[in-house]
Parts: sequence; C-alpha cells; structure tokens
Amino acid sequence: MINAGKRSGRPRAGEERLSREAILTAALRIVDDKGIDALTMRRLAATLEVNPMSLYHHLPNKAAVMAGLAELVFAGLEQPDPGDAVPWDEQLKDAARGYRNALRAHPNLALQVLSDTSAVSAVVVVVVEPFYRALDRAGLSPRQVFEAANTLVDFIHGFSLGEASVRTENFDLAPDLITRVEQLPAGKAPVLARVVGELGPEGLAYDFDSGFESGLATLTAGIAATRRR
Amino acid sequence: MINAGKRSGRPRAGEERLSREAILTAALRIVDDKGIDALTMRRLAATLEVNPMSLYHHLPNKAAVMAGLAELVFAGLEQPDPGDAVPWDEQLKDAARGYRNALRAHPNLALQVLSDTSAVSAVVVVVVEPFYRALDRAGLSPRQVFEAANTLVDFIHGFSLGEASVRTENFDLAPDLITRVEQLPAGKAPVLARVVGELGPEGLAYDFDSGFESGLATLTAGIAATRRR
DNA sequence: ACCTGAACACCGTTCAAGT
DNA sequence: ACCTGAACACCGTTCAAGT
Repeated sequence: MINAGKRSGRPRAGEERLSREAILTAALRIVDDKGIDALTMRRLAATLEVNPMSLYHHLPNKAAVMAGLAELVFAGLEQPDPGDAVPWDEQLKDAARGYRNALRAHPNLALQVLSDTSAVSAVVVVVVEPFYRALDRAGLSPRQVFEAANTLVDFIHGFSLGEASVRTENFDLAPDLITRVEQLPAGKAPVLARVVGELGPEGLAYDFDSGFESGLATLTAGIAATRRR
Repeated sequence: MINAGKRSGRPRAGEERLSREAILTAALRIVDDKGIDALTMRRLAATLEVNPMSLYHHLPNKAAVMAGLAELVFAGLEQPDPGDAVPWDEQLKDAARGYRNALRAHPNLALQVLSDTSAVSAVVVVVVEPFYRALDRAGLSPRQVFEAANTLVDFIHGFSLGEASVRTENFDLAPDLITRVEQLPAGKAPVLARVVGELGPEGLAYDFDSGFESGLATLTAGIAATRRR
C-alpha cells in the first residue's frame, strides 16, 4: 500500500495520477496477464490505486476502454514494406505475416478486437496499404485488388481467431481432432476419417506457422490465376 | 403472470417445467432477439418463469449454456452434398456456402461460437466431411487435403466474423471505408486511396454474397494450382 | 477540474431448506 | 430429485459532495 494515506479532491499541479494513456496501459497489462474477463473497471482502478469512479473522468465507459485498447495496440503498427525489390507475391506474403504477428502479440485482446467491427475497420485501414501495393503491382484491376485484399484479410482473421483461441486455452489440436473423429458415428465422415488416419498423430501435429504459410501459398496462387483472365 | 401462484418443491410426475432442452431453446431465443449480452441466467430463468437457481439442476453453469447453444445450432447441421455429379470445385464451393449459411443463421451467436475453441472444433468436425470429399476428388494428397480444408475454414470464419459483426451493429461498410481513408494523413496510403477513389461509393457498396464468391473463386483456383505440382 | 463515497440496479453462484 | 429463498461476492455506472 504505497499510497495508503491518499486524500480526495483535486491533485496539485503536476501531481495528476491519472491519464487516458496511463489507464489504457494498465488495462492492457491486465488483459495480457490475466485475460479479457479479468478487466473490470473496479480492478483496473485498484491497480492504479484510485477510486473506480476516477476512471470515468478520462474515459466515458468500459466500451471506450476496450476501443482504446484496440487503438493502442494497432495504431503504432507500421508495416515494414520490402517494396518493389521483391516479387509482388513475396511482398503480399510479408504484409500478411506482419499483420498476423500484430494480432498475435496480444492474443487475449485479439478475440475482442476481431469481434468489434469498428476496431477491425480502424485497424484494417491502417494495415492494408502494403496489401494494396502488392496487389496493384500484380496487375489487378481496382475491383480485383479490393476483393483480393478482403479475402486475404478474412483468411488472416479466421486463422488468427483459431490461433488466439488455442493460445488462450492451451489446448492441443492434434489429439483433439483425432478423438473427435473417433467419436463420430462410423461411416459418418469416411474421407475425413481416412485422411486423419493416414496422416497420423505426427502428421497432424499442427504447426501454426506452416499452416499459415500453406494458406498464403494457396491464396497467392489463386490471385495469380485470377489475374490472367 | 400466468404462473403467479407457483409453489416450490418437487413438481408432480409429468409436470416438470424444466429440461436442458427447454432451457437452451429459451436461451437461443433470447440471443437471437436481444443479443448475446442479454443472455443472463436470471433473465433466462425469468422467461421460463422459474427461480434462477433451478437452471443449475440442468446445466452446471453459464459456460455450459453457451456451449449447449453452439451444440444446439450446429449439431443438426447436415451438409447437402451434391456428390460426384458436379466438378470437385463446385462441390467444394457448395460445402463452403452451406457452412457460411449455418453461421449466418444466428449472427448474435456466431461471434461467441467462433471465439470458443471447443465449440469451433466440435462444429468443424461435423461440417467438414464434404470439404474433405471434394478435395480428395481433386486429387490432393492427405496432407494437402488437410491444409486446404483448414485454409478454407479459416477464410469462412474470418468472413463470417465480419458479416456477423456488421449484422449485429447495422453498419454500412462503404461510407465507413471512404471516411476512414479520407481521414488518413495525406500520402500515408496512396494505393489504397487511389483504389478506393477509382471504385467510388457504388463500386464499394459491399455485397457480402459476391465478396464471399470472390473469395471462394480465389481459393479454389489456388487449390487447383497447388494440385498440379 | 479532478477525485471520492455512497448508492442503485444489476450479475453468477453457493448453500441450506422446502416438498 | 427438483425447485426455492436468502445470501455472498462481485459488476458498471449515476449522482452529490469534497478540494
């Protein structure tokens, strides 16, 4: 209790203990350390050694805290763009890897961010330029650029959702999938059962990195195919 | 107040007012009508005209209610498989459309389901067979089938996430995107700005159906390309 | 202007008591 | 076995009062 003898009322000049930024930083720490459910206004205030109500002078409500977190995490995200030195598809893949890494940096927050339309569109608009640049270089029409970028972003979101869920729950995909397949009624999903059987536990030991690369390879190949028509 | 004179204690035989199924059905109705946040144990009990605590005799806690909802919605989902009468890529697209439609049927629930690993893997294992069948027919190796199916499912999840968010918030993509692009610092995202400008409001009037089809086209083209190596 | 304390209207859940 | 009532330990937020 460093601040046990705290007084109420307005702090003296230069003594403000609270600011929007300080609140959001503390909130991000809670989310990263204890998960999204652990973030309550009361707990947040407690870690700042402040009355819960003090927060409301800097942020209007809890939703604003959430939105502020999304902003905090992604606003500073600058995509390192390899530029025209590499082929367009490498440029595109690099942009995708950067975006995935950004979403991965705060897995507890990612679930929240990806379910929040306005957070997503704020983030996407900041992040998407390298995608557009690469797709433009590939020779796509404006409409094709727009659609390909959307498809790629959707893939990254879906992938990151799975990745974040697994991270926050510490669960092992391969045994889970095998068990589930075994529990299905016999003959219900023959091809699935055969493929899973042929791959075996080693083959299914899911590696998120190679799964992501595989998706990128498929998507860039598909985009390249679209281009030539 | 139909049941104002309710008594406590065990109901007579054949008089049970509560069951797991009745609870979940009522819960789904609340979620569909008022959104996921409106689903509280106390409110759920109220709509069933029952004491909140009675629910705990049928489901251990609120998380079980959520999981039960995911199960309820997707367990009965049978994919209409056009079978080998159509080319593999049409079969694949049909399976994807069916899965998207299933996620779309309860948009308020979709956000929840897609953030819940165990719900997702339970759903996926039931839904994924037609994907495997089509990809197998395309001549992919087991490993390629596995990876292509994952990529496709990730795309559908990311797409559905965006679709569900927009539905639950009733928001218009095109003006939002244009405004956001205009608010970016000049020169920050030149290609994005140019593409958005060339498409114009009409070109950006986002149609989820054609966005989804565009993604499917790219993915199937990419899968076809992978196959021939 | 900024922080506080008490209060309001909620939550999910435990536990002992009814029939 | 199934339902209930009271209680506990929380929430987010409003409002009036301090300095």
